[in-house]
Amino acid sequence: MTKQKACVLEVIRSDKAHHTAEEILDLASKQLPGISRATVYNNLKALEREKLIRRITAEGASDRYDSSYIPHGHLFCTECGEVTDFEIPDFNGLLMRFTDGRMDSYELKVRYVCKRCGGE
Amino acid sequence: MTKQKACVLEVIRSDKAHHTAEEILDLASKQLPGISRATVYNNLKALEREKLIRRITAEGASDRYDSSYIPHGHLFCTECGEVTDFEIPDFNGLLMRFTDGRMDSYELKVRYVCKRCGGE
DNA sequence: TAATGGTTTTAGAATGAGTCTAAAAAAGGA
DNA sequence: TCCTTTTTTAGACTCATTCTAAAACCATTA
Repeated sequence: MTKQKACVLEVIRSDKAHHTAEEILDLASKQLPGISRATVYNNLKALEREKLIRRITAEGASDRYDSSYIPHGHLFCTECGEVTDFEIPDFNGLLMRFTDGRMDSYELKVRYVCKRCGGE
Repeated sequence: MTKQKACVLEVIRSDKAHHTAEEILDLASKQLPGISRATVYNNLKALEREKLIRRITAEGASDRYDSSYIPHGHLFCTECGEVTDFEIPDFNGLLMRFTDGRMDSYELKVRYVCKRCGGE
């Protein structure tokens, strides 16, 4: 693994935020000044292909990247764009019942207004 | 409702395919030659805001538009590619509990192997 | 019928996330 | 070392979508 690729992976793993490619470029630049935008994009694609990270596509916004490949729900704040993980207890089991045990994986996106934006 | 807007809505409702904006422009142009791209986009936004249609974001592809605004799950067979609608009883209520009633909508995609492909 | 003001449409320019290109650099082997 | 493959890089490019500003449209009142 090249140092650029390791750096991109480390940035994604180093906090639980779901960063955009641009944010990852900024953060990676602090450790490897001069790392190029194309390299970040190349490595994000490669890491996704290797199932080390997961890409999250959101409506009308840049893609974000998740350090966990294990499926779980994502809450998208429609005001500030923040993405938060959430877990529905035994959701896997629930979906397995709907698919007679033949589920492979799932993707659950919930659009909402987060506490901060909701004025609470 | 202007004739352009009505036309865009009619195109979306006239078949159950999930068209892209570009396809909608092409189809609308047959009824209203000269309708502009900006008008199609403007009206797609307006119709979505009015909850008459729903935008669907797919990874690495143009957005598509659904004539049904009501959220529901989609089962994607990884073998044959067939897509089936499904409904989890009171899923809305479940998600509302997770978002303190601030949910706007959800998108649930489940990858699985359908009965036919599963050899049952 | 004309003037008014608000809304919608239009063509084309602008934006911006992401991709591509081709050359340079780095890595890996024999 | 020399040769080949992979990765990186800067910047050009693409393409879906948005923006802009002028023109067209529409309803209402005079």
